[in-house]
Amino acid sequence: MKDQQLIKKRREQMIKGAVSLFIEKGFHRTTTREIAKQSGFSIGTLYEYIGSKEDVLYLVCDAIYEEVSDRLRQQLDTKGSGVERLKKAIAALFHVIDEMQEEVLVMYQEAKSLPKEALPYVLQKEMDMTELMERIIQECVDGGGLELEEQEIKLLAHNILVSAHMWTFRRWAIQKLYTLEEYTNLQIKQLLKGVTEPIKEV
Amino acid sequence: MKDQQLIKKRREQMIKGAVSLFIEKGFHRTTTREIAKQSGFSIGTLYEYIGSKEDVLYLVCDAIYEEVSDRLRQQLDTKGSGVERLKKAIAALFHVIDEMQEEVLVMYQEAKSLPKEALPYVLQKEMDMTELMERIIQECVDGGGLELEEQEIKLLAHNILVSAHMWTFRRWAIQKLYTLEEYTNLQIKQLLKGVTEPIKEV
Amino acid sequence: MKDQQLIKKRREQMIKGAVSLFIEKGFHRTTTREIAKQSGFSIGTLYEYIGSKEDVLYLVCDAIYEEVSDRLRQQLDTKGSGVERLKKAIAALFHVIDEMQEEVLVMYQEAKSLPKEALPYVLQKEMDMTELMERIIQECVDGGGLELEEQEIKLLAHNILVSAHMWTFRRWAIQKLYTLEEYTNLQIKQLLKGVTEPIKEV
Amino acid sequence: MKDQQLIKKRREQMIKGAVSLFIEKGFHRTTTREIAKQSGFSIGTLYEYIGSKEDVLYLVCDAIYEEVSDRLRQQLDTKGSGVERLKKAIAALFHVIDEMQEEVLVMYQEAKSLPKEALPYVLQKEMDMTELMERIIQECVDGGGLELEEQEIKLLAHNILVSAHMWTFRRWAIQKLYTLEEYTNLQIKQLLKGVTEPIKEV
DNA sequence: AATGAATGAGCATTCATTCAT
DNA sequence: TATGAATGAATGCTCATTCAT
Repeated sequence: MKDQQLIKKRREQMIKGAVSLFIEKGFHRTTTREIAKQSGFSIGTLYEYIGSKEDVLYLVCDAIYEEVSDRLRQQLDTKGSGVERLKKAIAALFHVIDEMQEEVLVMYQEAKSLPKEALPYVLQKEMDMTELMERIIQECVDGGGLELEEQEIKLLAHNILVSAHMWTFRRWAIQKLYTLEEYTNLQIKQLLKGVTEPIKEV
Repeated sequence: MKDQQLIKKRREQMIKGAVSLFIEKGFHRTTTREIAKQSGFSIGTLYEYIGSKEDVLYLVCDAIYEEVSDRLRQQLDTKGSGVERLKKAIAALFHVIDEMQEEVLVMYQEAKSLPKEALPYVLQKEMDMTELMERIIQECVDGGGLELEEQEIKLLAHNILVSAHMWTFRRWAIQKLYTLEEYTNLQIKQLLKGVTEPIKEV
Repeated sequence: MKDQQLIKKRREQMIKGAVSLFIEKGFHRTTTREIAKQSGFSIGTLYEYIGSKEDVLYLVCDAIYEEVSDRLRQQLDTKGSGVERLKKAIAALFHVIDEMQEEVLVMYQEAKSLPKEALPYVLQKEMDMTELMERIIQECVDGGGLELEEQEIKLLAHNILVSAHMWTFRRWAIQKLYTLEEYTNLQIKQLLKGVTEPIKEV
Repeated sequence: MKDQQLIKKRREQMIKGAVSLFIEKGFHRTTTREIAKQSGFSIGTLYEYIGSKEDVLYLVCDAIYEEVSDRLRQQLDTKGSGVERLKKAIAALFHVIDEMQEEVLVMYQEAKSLPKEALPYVLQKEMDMTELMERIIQECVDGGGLELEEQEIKLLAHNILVSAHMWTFRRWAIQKLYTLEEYTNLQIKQLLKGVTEPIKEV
């Protein structure tokens, strides 16, 4: 069909333009015309690459997840092991989410407007990240560094993810109380209570 | 007097109608006509009691907070004390949030559309609830049941609130893994690690 | 619901405005804004009284049929009888169609754009008129004025209707050849061949 | 030469593609993109061979007339003579129109959308066919097989054409009542009343 | 000669808000 | 106080047409 390279390029332009607008004014208050303009092409061209406005939201959510995942994987210390590795993973996650605060917020607030068929895909990405964390926890348990039951492992994974997200969606309160480093140390302490001391380097 | 009562009555009708619609289709996809109809009066009358559609959202958010607070206070065991009281408070909070899942979700998802001036009011309500929890924790600390620094107390309060909310906004994953009772026990164990055993009665 | 009187009035305005536009430029080239303007109200008001642009077409077709029927019935000589009555009916039909040329043309050309569900209704109106003519023919046959089989009666009715319509849809040729009176006499002679002489008064 | 052949080939592709689409969804609801695709080339190429979408309609109408004419001429028995020949001509016309029902309908319904300059050309084709029939009638009159005045000859020609067309545009009623053969015999009887008996072979 | 990406005017439809009754 | 008809700006989306390659 169409030149795959061009499609990719246009979608990247579109996502970039749309993210900035969604951050600024939300999905519903952003018009397709604005998205087109911000992306650097006409409304007609926009619709050559999407079927409906909601598709833009899906592309945006997908791209944000992809970037969070990429950055996280990049930071993930594969060499470390045990609880120390888990702590570093948590810190890395917090770090990435901090860097992408605005984008993460957009997803939290607009995911509900996703086309019905698209929501499961996006939730699956969230599950993937949760499971990534779960595996790291599992290794700690297997290695004897943590003592947790199956149920508790899953919950801990969810709690870690949510701890990261709340740094953004409760930032009106939390970011006034702590620096990211303080927050990271405190949450690690709380999450892994009784297991270790705060890590120094983040 | 008469007027004030009428205003109150109309607003109650409006909130009741709007909540059900917002739960069903979200704020943006609900029209003022629908709100009026669901409330049992005309669009003209609706605008006698609000200035703009966003005002309805504010009234709704406010009402939801009020109800969560009321129900929570009702359940809060004022007689208990120490860590046991804290656990009961957490369980009560989880219970109330569970009962009002849909409403809490609406707030999470639509608060961003609140009129600029109204957001601080709503955030203040959230702070009030967090501080309510904070005070209970503080009492535990004062009573020696918990050993936490100032910073940690505040964070724990936030974590408790978020743990309650995530029961709704991550329900697509969490409610498949646990019953409310299991979830409550596991979270209490996690939040108050090293301090206590699971409570029996929820 | 809404004031029935007002609905009727608005629809009449709308039909009047739309007919003139459809005659001038056809259904597809007429915009809803133009219809609203020509009707004397705003686009918003237009949509208070219809669900979609196609609904206007249905209302228009329905109204045209109604007027053709009304006028025809008015002219139909109920006193006459036999073949003489049939001739007068044909002449009356031709007369009415001549008066409403433009409207009839609109229907011929735009009926295909009717909403799927509406077409049968409109076709039924055409059948009603055909059957009206059929009954008059049947009376001639019953009275011995005409000798036709069942099959031929129905066909004659259709032929009469089509002869009337072709005065409009072939007017580029036919109205250059004949006056309406000439055309009427010739067609009556052709349709009822071997039965009678041309009528004088039309 | 080469060019002319290519142009011809492309136009044939285009007409073939467009006719099928116009039959399916009408002129206005068919897009130029669809025409290009169905024709087997790109939208850019389409516009190498036409100046506007309306031109496609003209080419289509022209081609349909050409085919109807061709087929009719092919079937026209040049050997016969007098009224018998006329009857065969009518039957042949009905037969051809029956074979090309969909195409004829397209012309009836879309001719009004023809570019202003093109309409006379198409109407001339219709006149040509009418005159073809007129000449055959004239021969009958000259040969003494029919007794008609000048005015009546022309009208009969028009009536014959319209009788053929109504087989398509009133098919929702007529094709439920008669087979093509029945219809042909009945119409011939009606059109040439008092002159002959129904023909046997169609 | 062929392509198809780009364009943007144009369209049907919606909906928050007003105001005469 | 209550009503609901009227408004029109705004929006998502389409599609005939162009033109650089």
